[in-house]
Amino acid sequence: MTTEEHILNEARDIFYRKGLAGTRMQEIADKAGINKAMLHYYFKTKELLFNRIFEQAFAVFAERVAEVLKSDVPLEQKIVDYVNHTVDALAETPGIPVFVLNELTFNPERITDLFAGKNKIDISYFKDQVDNQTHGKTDANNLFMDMVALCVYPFVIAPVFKRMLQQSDQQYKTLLQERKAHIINELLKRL
Amino acid sequence: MTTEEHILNEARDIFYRKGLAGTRMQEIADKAGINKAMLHYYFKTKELLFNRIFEQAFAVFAERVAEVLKSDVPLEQKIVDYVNHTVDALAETPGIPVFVLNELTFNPERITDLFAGKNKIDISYFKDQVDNQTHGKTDANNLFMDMVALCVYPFVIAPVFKRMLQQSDQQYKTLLQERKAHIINELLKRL
DNA sequence: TTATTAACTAACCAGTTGGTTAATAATTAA
DNA sequence: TTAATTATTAACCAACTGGTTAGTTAATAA
Repeated sequence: MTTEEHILNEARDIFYRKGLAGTRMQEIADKAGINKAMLHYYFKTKELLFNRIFEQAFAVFAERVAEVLKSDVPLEQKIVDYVNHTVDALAETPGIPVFVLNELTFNPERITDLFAGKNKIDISYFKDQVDNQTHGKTDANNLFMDMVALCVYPFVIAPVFKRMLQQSDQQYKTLLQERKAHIINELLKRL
Repeated sequence: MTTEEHILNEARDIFYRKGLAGTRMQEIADKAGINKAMLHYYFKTKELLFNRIFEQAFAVFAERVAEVLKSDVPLEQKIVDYVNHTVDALAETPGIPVFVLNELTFNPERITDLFAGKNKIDISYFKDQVDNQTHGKTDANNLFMDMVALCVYPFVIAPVFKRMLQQSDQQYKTLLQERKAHIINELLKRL
């Protein structure tokens, strides 16, 4: 692993937990076991280092969503794939959603860039697919929003749900895995 | 309006948009049109001022949820009330969810305090109610999580959904209002 | 009126923070 | 081998930040 990758890994961990403003360059340097000057040597500024981390994190979401909206598989399969892939991905790095949401809130101008050019994502193809298949019975916007909400929110609010549902870390993890089938079941009912 | 309330209002606006670490005491003072020393005169430290704002914000969620879990009305009515009240409350102050999620992520120890003593929230009564009424057909944990997720997440991710669904601010607002009926409809189907 | 308390301000301060610099070590190319 | 480039460090710095202080004005109580 190169020094650059090593820095990125430590920086990611800290940025995920403390955000841009709450993170200290010195802390990243310490965790990475290097001199603070090295951070600037490799990444110029704090913001540029943060951008690298953020873009990686955002891609996790964007890729899944883009796939659902564009790919040519049957609707049922799309939903099954989205739920399974998204929940599995978030189970690996549960800190991602809040990190991304946070940055988009603190720095809303970023959204314009994220959805520019080739990353332009729109729902129209998915919408047509839903309309054709359900003959207008199911609203595509709500189906899409529900699908994402049901998958992502339990990760976002994990500490609170864990408490309210009185689940240990391990129990909650299991619960989220079993939830995949529940979400798929509920969504497919509507088609 | 007292100076204290005035400070709280300006501080809330800035904390919601920038978080604890990203907010400067000087900026709050400027927006409130007072001297920075006044902030410390009224609230002692930045953290104490932040706590006041946070506790207010968290109460918005906690109250709705506590009501659902404890109150003695029929299940159907509970769900209708929760969805309507929650969406209406968030429509007024859409910045709240990310603000709260953020702080809970950056400062997880806080959760212990929030659910201590009289604020202790547990789902067991709600669970019994669901079990009795559906004879085990519907899982109470998932019903509860779905209910919250479907209401709150569209506010949390608003800027992204707005882009992907190609909705103006006004259109998205309307969409969220109309969504209330959709959410209620989907949830009641399961009972 | 006057003494006391509350509200408010300008100037200041010590600690922190992102970032720089000048010098050195390690690697690579000639 | 040697010249040149890359990687790394210790020390430093200017700007910023939360918080304080000493003093002033406004309101309240005696």
